[in-house]
Amino acid sequence: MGEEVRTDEERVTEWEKGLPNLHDLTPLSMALIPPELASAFSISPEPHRTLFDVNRASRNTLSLLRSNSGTITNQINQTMSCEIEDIEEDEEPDRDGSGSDSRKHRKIDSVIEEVEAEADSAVRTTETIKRPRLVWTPQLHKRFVDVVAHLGIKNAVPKTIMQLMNVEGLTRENVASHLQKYRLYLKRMQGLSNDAPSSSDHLFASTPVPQSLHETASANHSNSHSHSHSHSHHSVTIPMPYPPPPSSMMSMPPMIGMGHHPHGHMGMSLPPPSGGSSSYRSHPFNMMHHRDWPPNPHSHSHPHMSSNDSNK
DNA sequence: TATATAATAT
DNA sequence: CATATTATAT
Repeated sequence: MGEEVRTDEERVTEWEKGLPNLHDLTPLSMALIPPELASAFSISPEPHRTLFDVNRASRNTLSLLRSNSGTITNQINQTMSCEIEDIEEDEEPDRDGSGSDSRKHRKIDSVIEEVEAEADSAVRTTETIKRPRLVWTPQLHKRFVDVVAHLGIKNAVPKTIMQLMNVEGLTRENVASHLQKYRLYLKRMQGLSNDAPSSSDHLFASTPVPQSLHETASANHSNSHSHSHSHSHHSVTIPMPYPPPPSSMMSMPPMIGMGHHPHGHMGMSLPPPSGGSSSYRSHPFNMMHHRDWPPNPHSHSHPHMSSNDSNK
């Protein structure tokens, strides 16, 4: 029957419409717990969030910028707008907001300068940034396995896998490393005929291994009927199990996960074990700890982006 | 401290 | 690209 096939572009547009406006957003400086409520429950009042915190936020924002090569200036303006908005809302809570406009502007100017400065440094190095350790979440691994399965062992090489996975920010090195581990895992599994849940392999154990990988796999799974047409050009026209997502942050696309520890452990809450050395946290099953790391520029730019091209 | 896993070197 | 080694996180 006549079904409306909504394109990604339409969906993105619709999604954008639902986005809250700047004025609708809760200012960064606003305390999550009202003062009255806090005092009623004897909760220590949050430290004043002022310029300093805002500046930190700016730095975080810059993290996004550093992975985006090109029109940085535009992004800067957006960033500045946001930060300024927050600042104005912030406006020294203690002081009655009478007068002192000049000072406020001075602060804003300061922030702007800092943002610009760091942005400049970011644009300078662009790709030479050291990214945090990649965390292979079960979903990411799932995608990996899926792609490898579709390629077959023979064609499953890091570069191709990376391309087909189509995960932003994922590098060939990442895939290569993981592939190495995965192959070793498969080898172990086959060698021991029966499953031997070793203490390791938590991730792999959680993801079923397609039989396609067990022995000799030929070419790809003839996704769309192999043509007899001589394909002199090496342009693969189809094997893309994972189409480029419209960049919906809440959607399923397994975004890349990075471990984030700004600072080491402060405080010594040593786990230990009296007698046991197994202080492993629960399985690395993924909770919704999605940080906004993947260089996912605002979907503002028309979704005519190829897919993943900036890095590598 | 040991173990697991990702990064890097060969 | 595959494998070995090193680095880092839990």
